[in-house]
Amino acid sequence: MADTYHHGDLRRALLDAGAAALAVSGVDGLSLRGLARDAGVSPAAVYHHFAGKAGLVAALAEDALWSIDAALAAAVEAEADPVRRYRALGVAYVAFAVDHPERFRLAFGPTRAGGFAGMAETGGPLPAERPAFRQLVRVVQGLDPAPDDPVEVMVASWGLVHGVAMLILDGPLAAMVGGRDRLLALAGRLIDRLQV
Amino acid sequence: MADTYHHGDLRRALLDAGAAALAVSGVDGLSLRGLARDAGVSPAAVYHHFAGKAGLVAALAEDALWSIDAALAAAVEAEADPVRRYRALGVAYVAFAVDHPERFRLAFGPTRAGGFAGMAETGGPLPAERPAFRQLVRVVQGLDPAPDDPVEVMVASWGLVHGVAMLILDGPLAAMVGGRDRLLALAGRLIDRLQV
DNA sequence: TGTACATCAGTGAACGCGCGTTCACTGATGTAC
DNA sequence: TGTACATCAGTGAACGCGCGTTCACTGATGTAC
Repeated sequence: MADTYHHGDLRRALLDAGAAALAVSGVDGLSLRGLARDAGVSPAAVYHHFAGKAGLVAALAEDALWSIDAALAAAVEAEADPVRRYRALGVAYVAFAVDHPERFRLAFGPTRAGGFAGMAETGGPLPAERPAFRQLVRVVQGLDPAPDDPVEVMVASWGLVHGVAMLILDGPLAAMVGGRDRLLALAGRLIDRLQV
Repeated sequence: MADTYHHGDLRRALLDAGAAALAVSGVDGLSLRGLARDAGVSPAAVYHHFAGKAGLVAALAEDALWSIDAALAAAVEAEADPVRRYRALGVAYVAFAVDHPERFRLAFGPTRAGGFAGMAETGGPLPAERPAFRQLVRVVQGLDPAPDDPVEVMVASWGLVHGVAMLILDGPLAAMVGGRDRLLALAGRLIDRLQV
Protein backbone atom coordinates (compact mmCIF):
# COMPACT_ATOMS: atom_id res chain seq x y z
CA MET A 1 0.00 0.00 0.00
CA ALA A 2 2.80 2.45 -0.70
CA ASP A 3 0.78 4.15 -3.41
CA THR A 4 -1.25 6.28 -1.00
CA TYR A 5 0.65 8.85 0.94
CA HIS A 6 -1.51 8.28 3.95
CA HIS A 7 -1.46 4.64 4.56
CA GLY A 8 -4.88 3.78 5.84
CA ASP A 9 -3.93 1.48 8.66
CA LEU A 10 -0.19 1.35 8.99
CA ARG A 11 -0.43 0.10 12.53
CA ARG A 12 -2.28 -3.00 11.45
CA ALA A 13 -0.04 -3.44 8.42
CA LEU A 14 3.04 -3.42 10.65
CA LEU A 15 1.53 -5.94 13.05
CA ASP A 16 0.71 -8.23 10.13
CA ALA A 17 4.17 -7.80 8.68
CA GLY A 18 5.51 -8.66 12.12
CA ALA A 19 3.49 -11.86 12.36
CA ALA A 20 4.74 -12.88 8.92
CA ALA A 21 8.34 -12.02 9.77
CA LEU A 22 8.10 -14.01 12.99
CA ALA A 23 7.03 -17.07 11.05
CA VAL A 24 10.02 -16.70 8.76
CA SER A 25 12.86 -15.83 11.07
CA GLY A 26 11.66 -15.76 14.67
CA VAL A 27 11.90 -13.13 17.33
CA ASP A 28 15.59 -12.57 16.75
CA GLY A 29 14.88 -11.73 13.14
CA LEU A 30 12.54 -8.87 13.96
CA SER A 31 13.81 -5.44 13.06
CA LEU A 32 12.02 -2.14 12.91
CA ARG A 33 13.61 -1.32 9.60
CA GLY A 34 12.69 -4.69 8.20
CA LEU A 35 9.03 -4.38 9.11
CA ALA A 36 8.90 -0.85 7.76
CA ARG A 37 10.39 -2.18 4.54
CA ASP A 38 7.80 -4.96 4.38
CA ALA A 39 5.01 -2.44 4.88
CA GLY A 40 6.46 -0.23 2.15
CA VAL A 41 7.18 2.67 4.43
CA SER A 42 10.17 4.57 5.82
CA PRO A 43 11.59 3.53 9.19
CA ALA A 44 10.63 6.86 10.72
CA ALA A 45 6.96 6.27 9.94
CA VAL A 46 6.87 3.51 12.53
CA TYR A 47 7.37 6.07 15.27
CA HIS A 48 3.96 7.59 14.56
CA HIS A 49 2.35 4.34 15.70
CA PHE A 50 4.66 2.68 18.19
CA ALA A 51 7.10 3.71 20.88
CA GLY A 52 10.16 2.62 18.97
CA LYS A 53 11.19 -0.97 18.48
CA ALA A 54 10.34 -2.01 22.02
CA GLY A 55 6.83 -0.70 21.59
CA LEU A 56 6.42 -2.49 18.30
CA VAL A 57 7.55 -5.82 19.71
CA ALA A 58 5.36 -5.42 22.77
CA ALA A 59 2.38 -4.76 20.51
CA LEU A 60 3.22 -7.86 18.48
CA ALA A 61 3.31 -9.92 21.66
CA GLU A 62 -0.03 -8.60 22.80
CA ASP A 63 -1.52 -9.16 19.38
CA ALA A 64 -0.34 -12.77 19.48
CA LEU A 65 -1.76 -13.25 22.96
CA TRP A 66 -5.18 -12.13 21.80
CA SER A 67 -5.00 -14.53 18.88
CA ILE A 68 -4.30 -17.34 21.32
CA ASP A 69 -7.20 -16.26 23.49
CA ALA A 70 -9.53 -16.37 20.50
CA ALA A 71 -8.32 -19.81 19.44
CA LEU A 72 -8.78 -21.19 22.95
CA ALA A 73 -12.24 -19.67 23.30
CA ALA A 74 -13.32 -21.24 20.02
CA ALA A 75 -12.06 -24.66 21.11
CA VAL A 76 -13.82 -24.42 24.44
CA GLU A 77 -17.11 -23.36 22.91
CA ALA A 78 -17.04 -26.25 20.48
CA GLU A 79 -17.56 -28.64 23.37
CA ALA A 80 -20.45 -28.84 25.82
CA ASP A 81 -19.25 -31.35 28.39
CA PRO A 82 -17.05 -29.75 31.09
CA VAL A 83 -14.38 -32.44 31.05
CA ARG A 84 -14.18 -32.41 27.26
CA ARG A 85 -13.91 -28.62 27.38
CA TYR A 86 -11.01 -28.87 29.76
CA ARG A 87 -9.25 -31.36 27.54
CA ALA A 88 -10.00 -29.44 24.33
CA LEU A 89 -8.56 -26.29 25.85
CA GLY A 90 -5.25 -27.98 26.51
CA VAL A 91 -5.07 -29.51 23.06
CA ALA A 92 -5.90 -26.16 21.44
CA TYR A 93 -3.10 -24.55 23.42
CA VAL A 94 -0.58 -27.02 22.05
CA ALA A 95 -2.11 -26.71 18.58
CA PHE A 96 -1.58 -22.97 18.52
CA ALA A 97 2.03 -23.45 19.53
CA VAL A 98 2.55 -25.97 16.74
CA ASP A 99 0.85 -23.79 14.14
CA HIS A 100 2.34 -20.44 15.15
CA PRO A 101 5.49 -21.23 17.08
CA GLU A 102 7.09 -17.82 17.09
CA ARG A 103 3.95 -15.92 17.95
CA PHE A 104 3.39 -18.39 20.78
CA ARG A 105 6.93 -17.88 22.03
CA LEU A 106 6.58 -14.14 21.94
CA ALA A 107 3.21 -14.13 23.73
CA PHE A 108 4.52 -16.09 26.69
CA GLY A 109 8.15 -15.03 26.50
CA PRO A 110 10.21 -13.01 28.95
CA THR A 111 8.59 -10.06 30.66
CA ARG A 112 10.39 -7.40 28.70
CA ALA A 113 8.69 -8.58 25.53
CA GLY A 114 5.32 -7.32 26.69
CA GLY A 115 3.19 -10.47 26.29
CA PHE A 116 1.40 -12.19 29.14
CA ALA A 117 3.99 -11.38 31.77
CA GLY A 118 4.40 -7.84 30.47
CA MET A 119 0.80 -7.11 31.35
CA ALA A 120 1.77 -7.14 35.01
CA GLU A 121 4.10 -4.19 34.52
CA THR A 122 1.78 -1.97 32.55
CA GLY A 123 -0.97 -2.19 35.12
CA GLY A 124 -3.05 -4.47 32.93
CA PRO A 125 -5.76 -6.86 34.11
CA LEU A 126 -5.17 -9.38 36.89
CA PRO A 127 -3.83 -12.75 35.70
CA ALA A 128 -7.22 -14.43 36.00
CA GLU A 129 -8.66 -11.91 33.58
CA ARG A 130 -5.83 -11.83 31.08
CA PRO A 131 -6.23 -13.31 27.62
CA ALA A 132 -5.53 -17.05 27.44
CA PHE A 133 -5.36 -17.67 31.20
CA ARG A 134 -8.91 -16.50 31.66
CA GLN A 135 -10.04 -19.37 29.44
CA LEU A 136 -8.38 -21.85 31.77
CA VAL A 137 -9.97 -20.22 34.79
CA ARG A 138 -13.36 -20.45 33.18
CA VAL A 139 -12.98 -24.10 32.23
CA VAL A 140 -11.65 -25.28 35.58
CA GLN A 141 -14.41 -23.43 37.37
CA GLY A 142 -16.87 -25.30 35.21
CA LEU A 143 -15.65 -28.73 36.35
CA ASP A 144 -18.11 -30.80 38.39
CA PRO A 145 -17.34 -31.90 40.98
CA ALA A 146 -15.05 -28.97 41.68
CA PRO A 147 -11.38 -29.97 42.09
CA ASP A 148 -9.91 -30.17 45.56
CA ASP A 149 -7.59 -27.26 44.83
CA PRO A 150 -8.64 -25.38 41.69
CA VAL A 151 -5.66 -23.07 41.57
CA GLU A 152 -3.25 -25.96 41.75
CA VAL A 153 -5.15 -27.74 39.01
CA MET A 154 -4.83 -24.65 36.86
CA VAL A 155 -1.11 -24.40 37.46
CA ALA A 156 -0.57 -28.10 36.82
CA SER A 157 -2.61 -28.00 33.63
CA TRP A 158 -0.93 -24.91 32.30
CA GLY A 159 2.48 -26.22 33.25
CA LEU A 160 1.90 -29.51 31.48
CA VAL A 161 0.62 -28.14 28.19
CA HIS A 162 3.10 -25.28 28.22
CA GLY A 163 5.97 -27.67 28.74
CA VAL A 164 4.75 -30.00 26.03
CA ALA A 165 4.37 -27.04 23.67
CA MET A 166 7.87 -25.75 24.41
CA LEU A 167 9.45 -29.19 24.08
CA ILE A 168 7.81 -29.50 20.69
CA LEU A 169 8.94 -26.07 19.53
CA ASP A 170 12.45 -26.46 20.82
CA GLY A 171 12.99 -29.82 19.24
CA PRO A 172 13.03 -32.74 21.67
CA LEU A 173 9.43 -33.86 21.39
CA ALA A 174 8.93 -33.07 17.74
CA ALA A 175 11.99 -35.19 17.00
CA MET A 176 10.72 -38.09 19.13
CA VAL A 177 7.08 -38.07 18.06
CA GLY A 178 6.65 -36.10 14.86
CA GLY A 179 3.51 -35.12 12.98
CA ARG A 180 0.96 -32.57 14.06
CA ASP A 181 -1.85 -35.04 14.61
CA ARG A 182 0.23 -37.47 16.61
CA LEU A 183 1.56 -34.64 18.74
CA LEU A 184 -1.91 -33.35 19.51
CA ALA A 185 -3.18 -36.83 20.30
CA LEU A 186 -0.26 -37.28 22.65
CA ALA A 187 -1.04 -33.97 24.33
CA GLY A 188 -4.59 -35.12 24.96
CA ARG A 189 -3.42 -38.35 26.54
CA LEU A 190 -0.98 -36.54 28.78
CA ILE A 191 -3.71 -34.20 29.98
CA ASP A 192 -5.72 -37.27 30.96
CA ARG A 193 -2.88 -38.30 33.22
CA LEU A 194 -3.33 -35.27 35.41
CA GLN A 195 -5.49 -35.75 38.48
CA VAL A 196 -7.98 -32.90 38.62
CA MET B 1 44.81 -13.65 32.89
CA ALA B 2 45.92 -11.19 30.22
CA ASP B 3 49.41 -11.07 31.68
CA THR B 4 50.50 -14.28 30.02
CA TYR B 5 50.69 -14.23 26.28
CA HIS B 6 49.50 -17.76 26.11
CA HIS B 7 46.41 -17.89 28.10
CA GLY B 8 46.44 -21.27 29.70
CA ASP B 9 42.85 -22.24 29.14
CA LEU B 10 41.13 -19.61 27.10
CA ARG B 11 38.43 -22.01 26.05
CA ARG B 12 37.36 -22.56 29.64
CA ALA B 13 37.72 -18.85 30.43
CA LEU B 14 35.40 -17.97 27.55
CA LEU B 15 32.83 -20.52 28.65
CA ASP B 16 32.92 -19.13 32.18
CA ALA B 17 32.66 -15.58 30.91
CA GLY B 18 29.70 -16.74 28.86
CA ALA B 19 27.93 -18.25 31.84
CA ALA B 20 28.46 -15.02 33.76
CA ALA B 21 27.27 -12.88 30.87
CA LEU B 22 24.19 -15.04 30.47
CA ALA B 23 23.27 -14.43 34.09
CA VAL B 24 23.57 -10.69 33.57
CA SER B 25 21.94 -10.06 30.23
CA GLY B 26 20.59 -13.29 28.81
CA VAL B 27 21.13 -15.00 25.50
CA ASP B 28 20.43 -11.84 23.52
CA GLY B 29 23.21 -10.10 25.38
CA LEU B 30 25.86 -12.57 24.30
CA SER B 31 28.45 -11.22 21.91
CA LEU B 32 31.72 -12.68 20.79
CA ARG B 33 33.46 -9.36 21.27
CA GLY B 34 31.96 -8.97 24.71
CA LEU B 35 33.15 -12.35 25.93
CA ALA B 36 36.60 -11.76 24.45
CA ARG B 37 36.68 -8.47 26.35
CA ASP B 38 35.65 -10.21 29.57
CA ALA B 39 38.39 -12.77 29.11
CA GLY B 40 40.94 -10.03 28.45
CA VAL B 41 41.68 -11.14 24.94
CA SER B 42 41.24 -9.86 21.39
CA PRO B 43 38.14 -10.89 19.42
CA ALA B 44 40.23 -12.81 16.93
CA ALA B 45 41.62 -15.07 19.65
CA VAL B 46 38.20 -16.64 20.04
CA TYR B 47 38.53 -18.19 16.59
CA HIS B 48 41.36 -20.41 17.77
CA HIS B 49 38.93 -22.19 20.10
CA PHE B 50 35.47 -21.95 18.57
CA ALA B 51 33.91 -21.89 15.13
CA GLY B 52 32.88 -18.26 15.31
CA LYS B 53 30.03 -16.95 17.36
CA ALA B 54 27.70 -19.83 16.51
CA GLY B 55 30.27 -22.31 17.73
CA LEU B 56 30.81 -20.40 20.94
CA VAL B 57 27.10 -20.25 21.72
CA ALA B 58 26.66 -23.93 20.91
CA ALA B 59 29.51 -24.77 23.28
CA LEU B 60 27.89 -22.65 25.99
CA ALA B 61 24.63 -24.52 25.50
CA GLU B 62 26.33 -27.88 25.76
CA ASP B 63 28.27 -26.77 28.80
CA ALA B 64 25.02 -25.73 30.46
CA LEU B 65 23.40 -29.04 29.57
CA TRP B 66 26.18 -30.96 31.28
CA SER B 67 25.79 -28.79 34.38
CA ILE B 68 22.12 -29.69 34.45
CA ASP B 69 22.93 -33.35 34.06
CA ALA B 70 25.30 -33.19 37.00
CA ALA B 71 22.76 -31.40 39.21
CA LEU B 72 20.08 -33.94 38.36
CA ALA B 73 22.39 -36.88 39.00
CA ALA B 74 23.30 -35.49 42.40
CA ALA B 75 19.65 -35.05 43.35
CA VAL B 76 18.78 -38.56 42.25
CA GLU B 77 21.65 -40.12 44.13
CA ALA B 78 20.68 -38.34 47.31
CA GLU B 79 17.53 -40.47 47.51
CA ALA B 80 17.22 -44.24 47.79
CA ASP B 81 13.51 -44.85 47.37
CA PRO B 82 12.49 -45.02 43.66
CA VAL B 83 9.44 -42.78 44.02
CA ARG B 84 11.35 -40.20 46.01
CA ARG B 85 14.07 -40.30 43.39
CA TYR B 86 11.53 -39.61 40.69
CA ARG B 87 10.12 -36.68 42.61
CA ALA B 88 13.53 -35.29 43.56
CA LEU B 89 14.59 -35.36 39.93
CA GLY B 90 11.69 -33.14 38.91
CA VAL B 91 12.25 -30.71 41.73
CA ALA B 92 15.96 -30.49 40.92
CA TYR B 93 15.08 -29.73 37.31
CA VAL B 94 12.95 -26.78 38.36
CA ALA B 95 15.57 -25.72 40.89
CA PHE B 96 18.25 -25.49 38.23
CA ALA B 97 15.96 -23.38 36.10
CA VAL B 98 15.30 -21.02 39.01
CA ASP B 99 18.96 -20.77 39.94
CA HIS B 100 20.40 -20.48 36.44
CA PRO B 101 17.58 -19.27 34.24
CA GLU B 102 19.55 -18.27 31.18
CA ARG B 103 21.75 -21.31 31.11
CA PHE B 104 18.64 -23.43 31.42
CA ARG B 105 16.99 -21.57 28.55
CA LEU B 106 20.03 -21.99 26.37
CA ALA B 107 20.41 -25.71 27.12
CA PHE B 108 16.87 -26.51 26.04
CA GLY B 109 16.36 -23.67 23.57
CA PRO B 110 15.82 -23.80 19.82
CA THR B 111 17.81 -26.31 17.83
CA ARG B 112 20.14 -23.82 16.24
CA ALA B 113 21.53 -22.99 19.69
CA GLY B 114 23.18 -26.38 19.97
CA GLY B 115 21.85 -27.59 23.34
CA PHE B 116 19.77 -30.70 23.80
CA ALA B 117 18.01 -30.47 20.46
CA GLY B 118 21.20 -29.52 18.68
CA MET B 119 22.71 -32.87 19.60
CA ALA B 120 20.42 -34.48 17.06
CA GLU B 121 22.03 -32.56 14.22
CA THR B 122 25.61 -33.15 15.10
CA GLY B 123 25.15 -36.90 15.25
CA GLY B 124 25.39 -36.98 19.02
CA PRO B 125 24.00 -39.67 21.31
CA LEU B 126 20.41 -40.86 21.09
CA PRO B 127 17.95 -38.88 23.22
CA ALA B 128 17.81 -41.55 25.91
CA GLU B 129 21.55 -41.23 26.36
CA ARG B 130 21.83 -37.46 26.24
CA PRO B 131 22.66 -35.46 29.34
CA ALA B 132 19.64 -34.59 31.49
CA PHE B 133 17.16 -36.85 29.71
CA ARG B 134 19.15 -39.94 30.55
CA GLN B 135 18.56 -39.19 34.23
CA LEU B 136 14.82 -39.29 33.65
CA VAL B 137 15.10 -42.55 31.76
CA ARG B 138 17.08 -44.06 34.57
CA VAL B 139 14.64 -42.96 37.27
CA VAL B 140 11.49 -44.03 35.45
CA GLN B 141 13.02 -47.41 34.69
CA GLY B 142 13.66 -47.78 38.40
CA LEU B 143 9.98 -47.38 39.35
CA ASP B 144 8.30 -50.44 40.81
CA PRO B 145 5.81 -51.47 39.68
CA ALA B 146 6.80 -50.38 36.21
CA PRO B 147 4.43 -47.77 34.71
CA ASP B 148 1.89 -48.89 32.14
CA ASP B 149 3.59 -46.81 29.46
CA PRO B 150 7.05 -45.71 30.54
CA VAL B 151 7.71 -43.48 27.56
CA GLU B 152 4.51 -41.59 28.07
CA VAL B 153 5.32 -41.17 31.74
CA MET B 154 8.67 -39.71 30.78
CA VAL B 155 7.11 -37.30 28.34
CA ALA B 156 4.42 -36.24 30.80
CA SER B 157 6.94 -35.75 33.58
CA TRP B 158 9.35 -33.80 31.46
CA GLY B 159 6.54 -31.72 29.99
CA LEU B 160 5.18 -30.84 33.40
CA VAL B 161 8.42 -29.77 35.02
CA HIS B 162 9.63 -28.06 31.87
CA GLY B 163 6.44 -26.06 31.63
CA VAL B 164 6.54 -25.13 35.28
CA ALA B 165 10.16 -24.05 34.88
CA MET B 166 9.43 -21.93 31.81
CA LEU B 167 6.37 -20.32 33.39
CA ILE B 168 8.53 -19.37 36.34
CA LEU B 169 11.31 -17.96 34.19
CA ASP B 170 8.99 -16.06 31.90
CA GLY B 171 7.03 -14.46 34.66
CA PRO B 172 3.55 -15.84 35.16
CA LEU B 173 4.24 -18.34 37.91
CA ALA B 174 6.91 -16.41 39.71
CA ALA B 175 4.49 -13.48 39.91
CA MET B 176 1.68 -15.66 41.25
CA VAL B 177 3.65 -17.74 43.72
CA GLY B 178 6.98 -16.13 44.45
CA GLY B 179 9.93 -17.35 46.50
CA ARG B 180 12.27 -20.13 45.58
CA ASP B 181 11.18 -22.48 48.34
CA ARG B 182 7.49 -22.04 47.70
CA LEU B 183 8.03 -22.58 43.99
CA LEU B 184 9.94 -25.80 44.54
CA ALA B 185 7.37 -27.07 47.02
CA LEU B 186 4.69 -26.34 44.46
CA ALA B 187 6.65 -28.19 41.79
CA GLY B 188 6.80 -31.25 44.05
CA ARG B 189 3.05 -31.21 44.64
CA LEU B 190 2.36 -30.89 40.93
CA ILE B 191 4.54 -33.88 40.19
CA ASP B 192 2.48 -35.87 42.69
CA ARG B 193 -0.59 -35.08 40.61
CA LEU B 194 0.75 -37.03 37.65
CA GLN B 195 -0.36 -40.64 37.38
CA VAL B 196 2.67 -42.77 36.79
C1' DT C 1 -19.59 25.97 -2.51
C1' DG C 2 -15.01 27.70 -1.93
C1' DT C 3 -11.07 28.82 0.58
C1' DA C 4 -7.62 29.20 4.58
C1' DC C 5 -5.30 26.68 7.60
C1' DA C 6 -4.18 23.46 11.45
C1' DT C 7 -3.23 18.80 12.00
C1' DC C 8 -1.69 14.49 10.83
C1' DA C 9 1.12 10.87 8.67
C1' DG C 10 4.32 10.35 5.88
C1' DT C 11 9.65 11.16 3.66
C1' DG C 12 14.60 10.68 3.25
C1' DA C 13 18.98 11.74 4.77
C1' DA C 14 22.04 11.39 8.39
C1' DC C 15 24.06 9.93 13.01
C1' DG C 16 26.77 6.82 15.72
C1' DC C 17 27.14 2.15 17.35
C1' DG C 18 28.56 -2.49 18.18
C1' DC C 19 28.79 -6.35 15.82
C1' DG C 20 31.13 -10.74 13.40
C1' DT C 21 34.77 -11.71 10.66
C1' DT C 22 39.36 -11.37 8.05
C1' DC C 23 44.10 -10.53 7.66
C1' DA C 24 48.98 -10.29 8.07
C1' DC C 25 51.58 -10.28 11.96
C1' DT C 26 54.41 -11.82 16.18
C1' DG C 27 55.72 -13.57 20.55
C1' DA C 28 55.98 -17.88 23.32
C1' DT C 29 56.38 -22.81 23.60
C1' DG C 30 58.33 -27.14 23.18
C1' DT C 31 60.68 -30.63 20.44
C1' DA C 32 64.62 -32.70 17.61
C1' DC C 33 69.23 -33.08 17.28
C1' DT D 1 73.18 -28.60 27.56
C1' DG D 2 72.44 -25.59 23.79
C1' DT D 3 70.44 -24.24 19.66
C1' DA D 4 67.34 -24.16 15.39
C1' DC D 5 62.98 -24.14 14.14
C1' DA D 6 58.09 -25.55 13.48
C1' DT D 7 53.91 -24.89 15.71
C1' DC D 8 50.67 -22.71 18.35
C1' DA D 9 47.98 -18.94 20.43
C1' DG D 10 47.81 -14.68 20.64
C1' DT D 11 47.55 -9.23 18.57
C1' DG D 12 45.47 -5.16 16.53
C1' DA D 13 43.81 -2.85 12.71
C1' DA D 14 40.47 -2.84 9.34
C1' DC D 15 36.19 -4.22 6.64
C1' DG D 16 31.38 -3.72 5.73
C1' DC D 17 26.82 -4.23 7.65
C1' DG D 18 22.34 -3.45 9.43
C1' DC D 19 20.55 -1.53 13.14
C1' DG D 20 17.54 2.08 16.10
C1' DT D 21 16.81 6.68 16.33
C1' DT D 22 16.66 11.83 15.19
C1' DC D 23 15.64 15.66 12.37
C1' DA D 24 13.73 19.12 9.46
C1' DC D 25 10.72 18.59 5.93
C1' DT D 26 6.30 18.07 3.05
C1' DG D 27 2.18 16.38 1.05
C1' DA D 28 -2.64 15.02 2.12
C1' DT D 29 -6.68 15.46 4.94
C1' DG D 30 -10.51 17.48 6.91
C1' DT D 31 -12.66 21.25 9.42
C1' DA D 32 -14.26 26.23 10.24
C1' DC D 33 -16.17 29.96 8.24
